Amino acid sequence: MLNVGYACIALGVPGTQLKTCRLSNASYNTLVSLTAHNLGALEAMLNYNIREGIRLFRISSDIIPFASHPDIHFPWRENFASQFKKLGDLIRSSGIRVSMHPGQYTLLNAKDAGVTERSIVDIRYHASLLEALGTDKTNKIVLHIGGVYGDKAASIQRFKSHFLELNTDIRRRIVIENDDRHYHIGDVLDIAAALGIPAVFDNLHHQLNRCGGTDAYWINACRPTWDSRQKVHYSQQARDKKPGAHSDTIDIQEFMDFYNSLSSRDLDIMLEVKDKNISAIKCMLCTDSNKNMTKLELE
DNA sequence: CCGCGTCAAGTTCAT
DNA sequence: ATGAACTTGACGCGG
Repeated sequence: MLNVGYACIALGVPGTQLKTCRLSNASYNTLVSLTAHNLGALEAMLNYNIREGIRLFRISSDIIPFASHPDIHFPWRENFASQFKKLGDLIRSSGIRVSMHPGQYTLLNAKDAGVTERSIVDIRYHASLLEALGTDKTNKIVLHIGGVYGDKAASIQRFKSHFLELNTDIRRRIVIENDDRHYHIGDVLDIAAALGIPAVFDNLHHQLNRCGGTDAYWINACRPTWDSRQKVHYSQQARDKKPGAHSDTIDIQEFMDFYNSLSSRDLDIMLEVKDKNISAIKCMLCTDSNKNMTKLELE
């Protein structure tokens, strides 16, 4: 069965807007109130997903403001334990698969020990949030490999050794994705094989940072790395914008060409597109993934 | 109250 | 060597 999902925010749904603040205003009381608000917004997004039959969703890293900032120590997990339990029950009972994706400044393979340490703290925060929600290890954290630092082989080696320093519970959540500049899907698959972790194929990154082969070829190549339902990232180039810029909406013809090229439709497709849930629903309607079984599977 | 400059993070690339 | 870009909306200050 095909699942289509979207990332972090739901457009046009009341009560789902996340809030944040400037570091200079991040007092204890501000953090408590923003976190309470954001957990309510997350609940509204989950309920919306349930209403619409959306079973794949990326939780924003910004749910807990400055959660992994070195100067801020706010016991969010303890303070909101009952709220996390409620949200976790909602996720599990509805069968929504969630994920998280740390930002561009989280670099597990950094040369600087301080940068690496802060990145590990950030990865721990993401894992902790998924744990607080009581989700199992099929609910993943997506990482890129990171920087090159003038020596790709050494930087890949640093990624591997820093990864192996993480504890097992965190390692089992990590999946790695090709990026649009430095580490193409071939690199990522090699690293994934060496570490025994899943590889996420991103079609737009592959378009910008190629290593031969069609989307379908590489999706098939990534498939055996998964310990659970395979997931890919799908996006389209925004016309008239810089290479890599995500489109405002999904061009459905282009999406259907991609969909029809797949060898297997037993797949989770995370859309990265500006109109978020709108395009997710559009793609679901066009692929019958809003039903329990596709026509293909019924034949 | 509105408008717009600025924002926590690190690497890479352009100037 | 210095600074913008990345990606982005929203915060929040100044007028």
